Amino acid sequence: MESSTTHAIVEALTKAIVEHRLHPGTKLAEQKLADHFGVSRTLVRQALFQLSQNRLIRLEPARGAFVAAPSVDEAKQVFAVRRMLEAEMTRAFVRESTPARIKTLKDHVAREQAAVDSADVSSRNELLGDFHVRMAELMGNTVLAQMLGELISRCALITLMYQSSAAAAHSHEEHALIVKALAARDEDTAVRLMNDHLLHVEANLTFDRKVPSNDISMAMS
Amino acid sequence: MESSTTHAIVEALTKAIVEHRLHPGTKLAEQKLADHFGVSRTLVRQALFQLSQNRLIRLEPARGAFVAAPSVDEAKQVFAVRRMLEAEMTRAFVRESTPARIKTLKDHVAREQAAVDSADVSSRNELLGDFHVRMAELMGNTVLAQMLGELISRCALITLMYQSSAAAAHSHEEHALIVKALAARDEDTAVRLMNDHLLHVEANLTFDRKVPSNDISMAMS
DNA sequence: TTTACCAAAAGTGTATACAAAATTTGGCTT
DNA sequence: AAGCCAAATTTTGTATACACTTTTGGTAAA
Repeated sequence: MESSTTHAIVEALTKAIVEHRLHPGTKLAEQKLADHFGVSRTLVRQALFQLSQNRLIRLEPARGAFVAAPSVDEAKQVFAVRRMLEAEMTRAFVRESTPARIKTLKDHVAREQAAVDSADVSSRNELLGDFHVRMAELMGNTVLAQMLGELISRCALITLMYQSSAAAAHSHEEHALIVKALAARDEDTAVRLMNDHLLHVEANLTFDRKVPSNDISMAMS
Repeated sequence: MESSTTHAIVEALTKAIVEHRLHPGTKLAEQKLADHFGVSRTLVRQALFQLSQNRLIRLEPARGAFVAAPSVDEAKQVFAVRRMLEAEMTRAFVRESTPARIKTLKDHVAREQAAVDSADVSSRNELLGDFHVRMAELMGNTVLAQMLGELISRCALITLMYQSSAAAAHSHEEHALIVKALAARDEDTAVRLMNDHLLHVEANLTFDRKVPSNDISMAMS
C-alpha cells in the first residue's frame, strides 16, 4: 500500500492550506481535485482522508471535504498541549545537549533571520514552526517529533488565521534567546523562555476571523 | 465522507489486535478481510489506512498490511512522551480539581478493581489504559485527550506484547494512590506518583518477544 | 414577494474491473 | 537433493461504474 502519488497530493494540498492559498471553509470537491492532479478520485479520497486525520480538513458525511477552520477554543487547547510537551522537551534537551545540536539550532535561527529580512511570508511562517519540530527531531525521539509535527501543522493553520504579521518577527527573536539559553545549558531559563514564548504566540493571536472564499484551480496552479 | 461501516471494521480489527487475537506480524490480506466483513476491498482499505495512522498496523508498499510489532526502542519513546504529557496533565488536574471529577476517577478505579478480581484479562487491560484517557477527558481538553488516546492505544499493543501479567495488578494499586493524592489536592505527590507509575509500567515490560503466527478467520469470528 | 415543492444536476459512497507487482508453484539443471 | 528460472497464481494499486444523497434552479401557489 501507500502510493507516492497520494503523498504528493497530500503535500500539495497541505502547502496550499498552510500557505493560505486555500481559505478555511473552502470546499474541496473530489472530481475537481482529481482533474487538477490528473488522477482518479480514488487517490484524491485517500489524500483527503489523510488530511482529515491531520485536522487540516473536515470531512462531512455525504457532503464532502472542507478546509478546516479551527475554533478559538481548539487553538487554546493545542497551545496548552504544546506547552506541556515543549517545556519538558526543552528540559530534556538541555540535559542531553551537544555542540552539534546547538549548532543545528543556531543555523536554523539564521535561516529564520534571512526569511524575516526577505519578508517572504510563507517561508518565514514555515521556518518559525519548523524550529520546534527541529528541536524534537534532535532529541532522537521520533514519536515526540511526529506528535509535535502534527500539533504544529495545526498551529500553522491557526496562526495564519489569527496571527498579526508583526508578531512573527517577535517569535524569531524569542527563538534566538531560547537557543542562547540552551547553549549556556541554563535549564530553568530555557524552559521558562520556551513557556513564555508559547504563551506570547497564543496571546498575540487576534481572535477575529477573516473572510473565506476561494477557487481551487487558482490556489493550486 | 466517513462511513460507519469503515468505522465498524476499524473497531473490530483494533479490538482483535489489542486483545492479542491477531499477533504482531500477521498479514492482513484485503480480500480475506473483505469476505469476512461482507464488504468490498474499498472499505477494508480505508480501515487499514486508518489503522496504519494509529500505528496498530504497518503498510508495506505493494506487499500489504501487517499487524504492528512495536520495537523496544519505540516503546521507550512512547513512554517518554507519556511522562512529559501526563506529569503536566496531573499538575493541571489538581489545580482545576472538582469533587465531580474526583468521583469519576474513583468510580473508574472501582471498576478496575472488579476487573482485576474477576481476572478478565482483556477488559482489565482496557480499563487500566482508560484511566489515563479518562483523566485527560475530564480536563476538558479534547486535543489532549485524543493525543493521549493515541499514545495509549499504542501502549496497549506494547504492554500486551511485553507486560508480565503480575505487573497489571500493581498498576491498579498505583492508580488508586494517584487518585488519593488528587483528592487531597497534593500536587507534588500526585505528579511524582504519576511519573513513578509510568516508569514502573515501562520498567516491568519484559523485553523478550513472543512468537507470532495466526489465522484471520479464527481471530475475528 | 415569499414559500413550498419537484425535477435536474452535481457530488459522495461503495462495488467492481483491470493493470501492475509480488508471491508461489513446478519443472529443469547441476 | 538443492538451487534456480519461468509460468501461473495471488494480491495490491488505480480507474471506472453505478447507486444514492445532497444541492440547485425553476415553477406554481399563497
